[in-house]
Amino acid sequence: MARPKSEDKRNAILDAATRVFAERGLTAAPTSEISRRAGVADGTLFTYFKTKDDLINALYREIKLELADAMMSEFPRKKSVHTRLRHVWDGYVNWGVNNPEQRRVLAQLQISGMLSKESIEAGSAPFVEMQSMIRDAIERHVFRADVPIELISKMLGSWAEATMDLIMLKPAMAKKYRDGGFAIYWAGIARK
Amino acid sequence: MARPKSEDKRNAILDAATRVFAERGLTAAPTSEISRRAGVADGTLFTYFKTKDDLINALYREIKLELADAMMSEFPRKKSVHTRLRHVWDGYVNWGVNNPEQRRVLAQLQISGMLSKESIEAGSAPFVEMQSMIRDAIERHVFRADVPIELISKMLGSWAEATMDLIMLKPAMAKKYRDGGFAIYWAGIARK
DNA sequence: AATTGATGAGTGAGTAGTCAGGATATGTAT
DNA sequence: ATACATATCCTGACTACTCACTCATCAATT
Repeated sequence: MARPKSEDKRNAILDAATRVFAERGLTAAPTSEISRRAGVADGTLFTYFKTKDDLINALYREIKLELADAMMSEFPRKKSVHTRLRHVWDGYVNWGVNNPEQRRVLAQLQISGMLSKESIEAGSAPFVEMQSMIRDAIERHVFRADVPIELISKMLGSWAEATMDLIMLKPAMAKKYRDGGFAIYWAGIARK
Repeated sequence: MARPKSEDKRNAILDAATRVFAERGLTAAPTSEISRRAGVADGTLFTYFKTKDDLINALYREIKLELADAMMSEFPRKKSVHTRLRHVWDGYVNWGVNNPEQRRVLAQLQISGMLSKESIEAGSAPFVEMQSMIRDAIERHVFRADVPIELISKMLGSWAEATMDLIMLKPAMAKKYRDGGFAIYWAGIARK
């Protein structure tokens, strides 16, 4: 290895890509603007990512990792299902509200159809613990009997997204929405 | 007026646009492919829609109108809130499952940032009756007291979307998911 | 006859990716 | 320490290509 690639440059490119993608959309964002904002030459972008598609896939994994960290760090393994779900909920909602650009880009990435199977798989890997917690809770009959398992986790995600939308519209109501949102969710899925 | 524009051609273009956008995404879809699939010349597309942006905004309104029709036709005005919400829920979920391309395009449109204020306003106009039903239900204390009003309709949308995703994955479970999804929704918002 | 629609080759703007030449970090030898 | 050799990085002008949109010409409708 004669000259190593710079981790700083790689991060600068991913960072600039996040901002430019958030502003202009995935396909409308020129790689030249990304490299300019990252402070590197046009060509340099392509030594770190072979194609724009590669960059997009790498960014997806990166953001998913950060999100997983926000949701699963200090996860209260020993507490009740209610407490654990609430932890995940708060982590997700707070991450989205505090990182609107990354959230926006993630939403674009997920429906872009530009992600490889490998990226999608790698992106969901950090969330296995959450999945197993939900399975565990089901076995212990914490949830309503008439509700398909898949709905439980799917709805947590979609509902948290909706809650974030509302918080972005009225930031002053953040706490009310976050608490109210989870209360509805829990009332919907929990066995009475 | 020497020669009128053809409603058929307009519809053919919107139809082709739906298919091409669903396959390739909003920005990656060339207008030339849309016109080709619609069976008209490249230039003709631009006599019906001044710009690609115009086409996109028109398509948004069109799809929203169809969706509103699916949700609000035969709306049971006189029945209980539970029945009325269930009607809307079923209309939405069934529309999405039966029109996956339109649903996919609608999702892309909504986060594209390419919609004008006017289009967004026009798109929500057909749903006023639903809004007023919800306001009415709130006044009659059908819902839990600690739930912010905005969450009620927002949640219907986001949970129905989650339900549709699952139905697309396992069509055989459609009924179970549709019923289960609504059960969660109702349990979440209704006063006990 | 007059007006507007339909056509598709053409135009100009913009883009992802390349590459030759210069710069720089690393390993090795002295 | 210093110098050298070498592999890799960095740069930005350049290329080949794509796309939204135009317009001269022809066709259809009133």
